[in-house]
Amino acid sequence: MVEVVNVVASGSLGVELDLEAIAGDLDSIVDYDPDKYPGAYFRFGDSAPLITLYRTGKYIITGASSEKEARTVREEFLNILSGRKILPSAEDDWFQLQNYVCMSEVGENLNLSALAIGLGLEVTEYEPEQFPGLVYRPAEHDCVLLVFGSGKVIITGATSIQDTEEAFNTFQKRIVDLFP
DNA sequence: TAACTAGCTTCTTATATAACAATGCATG
DNA sequence: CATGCATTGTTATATAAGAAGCTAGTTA
Repeated sequence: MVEVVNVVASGSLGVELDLEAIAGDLDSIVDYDPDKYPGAYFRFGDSAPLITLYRTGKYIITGASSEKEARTVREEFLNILSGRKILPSAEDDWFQLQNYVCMSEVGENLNLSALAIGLGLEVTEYEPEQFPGLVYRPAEHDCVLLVFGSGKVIITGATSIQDTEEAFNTFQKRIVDLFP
C-alpha cells in the first residue's frame, strides 16, 4: 500500500504570454517576481497545489496529492485564463504527469547497513552522517527509493502509480528474502 | 570571440538526523 | 533577577521531475 504525497505535472498552453500583465490582472492569486525567478506562481487557496507559468506558455503543477487533484487545478487554471480572455479556449496542447512522490512502510525497523549490503552496494547509497536515509536505485524500476530505519519508505521519480507500487512490492519481497 | 553545454536557481512533498537558535520555566 | 537546563522551532542534509534564465567553463 503506497500513499501519494506529491504529484508533479507539466503542460503547455501553446502561446507566448505577457506575465507582467497577467500578474497585474490576477493580483490576488499570482505571485510574479522576474528578478527572483522567471516563472509566475498561481495558487488557488492556502494549501492548494502550486502552478508555475512561464513566458513561453509552458507550466508545471507541484504539490498535488493525486492525479485527480492535479487535473482539477489544471482545469481551474485554464478556466481562469480563458475567462480573462488570456486564452481563447480552456484547452491546452498537452498535459503530462511527470513525477509521483509516494510514501509507504514495510512494517518493521530496518538495519540500513545490512540492507545496503543485501541489496547491493552498487545500487545503494547509505551515509548516515550525511543523510539518515538509504538511497536505493533498483535496476529494474525507473524510480528511486529512500529507505529509513523506521521502516518508512519514500518512492520518487516514477511517472505512474503502477510503477511506484511495483517498485515497492518488489522491494518488500526482497526485504522478506533478506531478513526472514 | 562566439557558440555551446552544463550546472545552478525556484517550488513541492514525504522521510529522519544533527546543529543550531530562541524561548519557557524553575532554582538559587 | 540572573543563570541553567529543557523544550520547541528552524535549518541543513538527500530524492525526483518539470520549467526559464543566468553564469561559468569549454571548445572551435
